[in-house]
Amino acid sequence: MTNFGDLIRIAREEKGLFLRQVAAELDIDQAIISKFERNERKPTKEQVLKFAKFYKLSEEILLIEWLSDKVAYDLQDENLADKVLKAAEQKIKYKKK
Amino acid sequence: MTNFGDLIRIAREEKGLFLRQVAAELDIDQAIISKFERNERKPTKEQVLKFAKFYKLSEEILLIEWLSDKVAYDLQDENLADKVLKAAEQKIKYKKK
DNA sequence: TTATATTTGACCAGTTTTGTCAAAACATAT
DNA sequence: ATATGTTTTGACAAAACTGGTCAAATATAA
Repeated sequence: MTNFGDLIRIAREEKGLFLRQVAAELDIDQAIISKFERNERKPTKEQVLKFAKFYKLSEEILLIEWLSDKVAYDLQDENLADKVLKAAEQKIKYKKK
Repeated sequence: MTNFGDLIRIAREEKGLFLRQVAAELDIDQAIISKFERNERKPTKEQVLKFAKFYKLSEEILLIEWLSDKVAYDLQDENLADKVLKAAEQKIKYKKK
């Protein structure tokens, strides 16, 4: 199962870059990026878009990973997760109209 | 579309209780309960369970409303909501095993 | 060892959330 | 209009959570 951290770590390694370099480019502390890569901290939406641009990854894919990590995290202790997701889906559909 | 606030407002009205009375029973400020009923504030999980017990409502139903309100709120501005929910579902399934 | 890269943890600042309270608004009756 | 009772609103403070900074600790390799 993929997650946000894996995606940006793999992208960095494929480009052979050090955290220090990415940190300088994106103006984000390297300790924080290290934590993003290990899913220890969640980036802001703005940071997600920075990574997408810098690594030339799909914004959509990265945003989906990021948001679904968040939702899964919120529901991790809930055995009701399935029902919650179905209910949330209905609510979102309803709001759209 | 139901939501948490509606459920507890209806339950209270069916029992013919005033906010003041529920507030005293549950030890929650009546202004806050008023805001819960109008979905202006989100209760804590502990408070959700208090309401379920007091109004004799299903804990499961109330928790599902509460959590799905939260998820829907987090995704409200995202046109990726459908894909995010599907991805989150996979992640939760994966974690279970 | 030294040098380089990553991870960890303590700390701070800013934001968000939660609770408290009193006043304002609303309703209903006299 | 006044009086009484209920709900809503908004200002404020306390508590909890987030995000950033930095240096020390750890790991890896030469």
